[in-house]
Amino acid sequence: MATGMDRLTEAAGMSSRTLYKHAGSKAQLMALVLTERDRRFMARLEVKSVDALFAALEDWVRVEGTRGCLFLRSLAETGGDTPEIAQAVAAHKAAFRQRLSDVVAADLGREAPELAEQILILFEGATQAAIYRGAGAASAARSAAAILMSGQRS
Amino acid sequence: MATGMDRLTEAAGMSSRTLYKHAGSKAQLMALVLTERDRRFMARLEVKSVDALFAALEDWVRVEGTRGCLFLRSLAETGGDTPEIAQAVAAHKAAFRQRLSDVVAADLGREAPELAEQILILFEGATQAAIYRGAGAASAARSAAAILMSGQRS
DNA sequence: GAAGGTGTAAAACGTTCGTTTTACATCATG
DNA sequence: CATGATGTAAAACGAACGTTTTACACCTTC
Repeated sequence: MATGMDRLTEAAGMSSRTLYKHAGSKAQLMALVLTERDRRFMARLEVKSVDALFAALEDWVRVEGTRGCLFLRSLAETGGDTPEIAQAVAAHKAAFRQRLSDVVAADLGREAPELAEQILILFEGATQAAIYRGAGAASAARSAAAILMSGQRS
Repeated sequence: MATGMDRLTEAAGMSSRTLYKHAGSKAQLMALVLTERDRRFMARLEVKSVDALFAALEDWVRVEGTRGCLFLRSLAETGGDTPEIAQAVAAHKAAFRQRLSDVVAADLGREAPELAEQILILFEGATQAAIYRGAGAASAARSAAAILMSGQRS
């Protein structure tokens, strides 16, 4: 995989033996990282408006940078063949999609599944485009989302 | 990397020695594949309207499936450390962005850089979201793009 | 102070990978 | 027929990886 165990043990400040005692295997460790990331990421998306959603994304990208969605990158790297990881990714994406639906519904005052799907696409697109377009991608997505939302308000 | 040379030589129908004589190294082979992909992909985007752009994407996803943008996946897999690949990706993304700008301008009758950036984000987002949402992501992006375009027309 | 749990450092293992080399076959052309 | 270019099949190499093992040190607790 992209990062070797030697770098992980060094970063964790412990010997490989101890790391394996705690994590079991590299795949399980990776799954642990993903669930922790899910926790941190979803915590940032506890907002009440679509605009705040993209503000949070812009913030995330500015503070932490981005190399694309960690979950989909992990899935790609393992080819979907590692059950723990595939499951962590599926769970995250389901929760993520639900969260976006909820925020859209709260913002709009009613369910709007198609609009929620478009917001999801803008969010994924901003995350991905930020790799080579920088944080401006998030603010562009934010503007686009505002237009889509206002079109459904009236 | 994700795919070993043994599978590549088998798929190419030649011995590893011949493959290396032609491609030089795996990274160079990968760069060759990327430029060929760029050619095929860009050929599909030779359209005159934003709507046709997303129709082409939808077609692509339906026919070929998607595991996300091959260029960004290659970049991620090599960590950006392989010059041939980093360069092929940068060239593709620049051309891609230019193409989207051109199509938006042709469709609208004037330059609209911010709108083009939003269209790019929708395109990237649909490509990425299609991994777990399927081809419907492309049609959702298509609708969103239509709304953004119509807002700038008149 | 012996025992046992918990840690470290580092060597070793078995695999896989990208790449090179060896040995051999094919075949057009002088 | 000899030659040289071009190909194949397969072994071999050296490095990197995930994982396990060995050998040893440090504490706590009886």
